[in-house]
Amino acid sequence: MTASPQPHLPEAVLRPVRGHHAFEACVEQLATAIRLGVYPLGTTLPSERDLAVMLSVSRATLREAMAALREAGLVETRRGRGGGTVVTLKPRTPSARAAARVAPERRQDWLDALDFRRVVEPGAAYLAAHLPMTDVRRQQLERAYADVAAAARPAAHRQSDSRFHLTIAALSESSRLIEAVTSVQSTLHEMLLAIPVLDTNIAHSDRQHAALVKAILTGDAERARLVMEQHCDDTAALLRGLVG
Amino acid sequence: MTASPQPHLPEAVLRPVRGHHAFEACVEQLATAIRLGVYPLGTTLPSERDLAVMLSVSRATLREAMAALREAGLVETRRGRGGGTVVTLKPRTPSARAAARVAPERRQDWLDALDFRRVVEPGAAYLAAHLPMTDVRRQQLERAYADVAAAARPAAHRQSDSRFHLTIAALSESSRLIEAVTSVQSTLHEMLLAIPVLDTNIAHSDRQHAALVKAILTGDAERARLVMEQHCDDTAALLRGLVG
DNA sequence: TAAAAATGGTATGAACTCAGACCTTTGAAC
DNA sequence: GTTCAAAGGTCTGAGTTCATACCATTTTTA
Repeated sequence: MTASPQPHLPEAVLRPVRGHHAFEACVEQLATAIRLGVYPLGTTLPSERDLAVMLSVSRATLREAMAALREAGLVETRRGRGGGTVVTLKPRTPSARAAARVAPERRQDWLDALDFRRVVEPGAAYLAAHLPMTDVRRQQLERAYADVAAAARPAAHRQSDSRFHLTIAALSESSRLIEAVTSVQSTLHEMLLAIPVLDTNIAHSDRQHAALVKAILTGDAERARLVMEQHCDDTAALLRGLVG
Repeated sequence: MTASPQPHLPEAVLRPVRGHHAFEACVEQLATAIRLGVYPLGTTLPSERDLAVMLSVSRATLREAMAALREAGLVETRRGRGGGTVVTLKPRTPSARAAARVAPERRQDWLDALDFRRVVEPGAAYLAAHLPMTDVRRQQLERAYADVAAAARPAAHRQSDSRFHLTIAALSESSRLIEAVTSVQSTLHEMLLAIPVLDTNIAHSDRQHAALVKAILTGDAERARLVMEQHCDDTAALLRGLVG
């Protein structure tokens, strides 16, 4: 008779060592970065050699990924010095579509992302507010806030909103938190593209952003977290209605 | 002139698509699960075929990982029906060792883990307390708490403490939170093995565990989070002294 | 006691990934 | 205008990983 472990832990703890092939993972990461507006329309990606290093992948593999992005119409490539790969994807306008028929497992992942977000984004805001505010950091935050506040059209607003949240994560200076927020924003982006934008919601969101920036700039960590929690809750309420 | 993105985001967002080879990742995950006590001494791991499926890896690759674990003395394998792979690793006793000469990048990762932990573990406790408490869930929690409270020797205490925290994460029922807590506990485990155990600390920790269990069982989510935050802060203070 | 079943052990060929070298194109520097 | 540098494009051989089938050992079951 061999002993058995507590039965609930193993299944919870062991998980796929990596979802898919390296080149698919590259496509996903780059496509996400482009869609979230980390590389907005018209910007040039780093060179293939640099990207390969950043993603810890061989250039051959990275090039397969680039070919896929080109194929999908997200980027265009020009050769020669000064050439490179330029983003051609226009930010999409959120609209009610397709939200009805998502696979149940996908639906589950969406709900999980909302829960996770409510933990990590307020945590990032807290940490960001906690760290000493340098000029560079202040400028990054104010620039990101200005972008989202100034965004005229819904599509542009969606991207600058992502950038705003990613910027706060970056200000936390925690590698793991940045990764967590990036992952969550990616999923969130999918969801938000599937619901119509209401001006009311955007105005409400912008007020919360303003409060968030103020709390972070004044170093009020508790308040930053609270505001971000409320912000996440409000968005989540909207989205939970969508996915049922 | 091609446009440039906001300069701070790309480096923060793009990251290695996968750290190392599949078989190394398997070794890491399994070794972590064993060291953290997910599979305690004497328990049998799932069959190679099952593990391969769980980790989304071919059996050939999984077997390489098993060979490495065998090599390292963590497990032993017997053939035939009723055979399998049994954990032979005895829990190690924490002791002051080697903590002095960790690479600076590793040190950075350790500090990052402490920050991240203070975000995700309280979040997991909050969610766990928020969900309706069924009999099964209550039993899992009480069993995990009893284990850690009853642990006589420091080595056993270390493992059951990990299991306790992982159990709370599992009770949150958020896949992403479980993954985050697992990762954090793995790093934390390394750190805790490098400091001497003080009975005072253990007693203090046990009191916090008790308060945590009570808060979760009574559905007091805010309190659960607060207690867990304090718990993380206390451990972090101990450890920051060590690496700082 | 014989057969079946569950386990680890072995083998093979295809596909993916890698590191590195080299080629081609194009704009910038001189 | 020539040269150089920086970018994408191509090639190759070695190492990993994969899916799949089959073998060997041991316990359980009929």
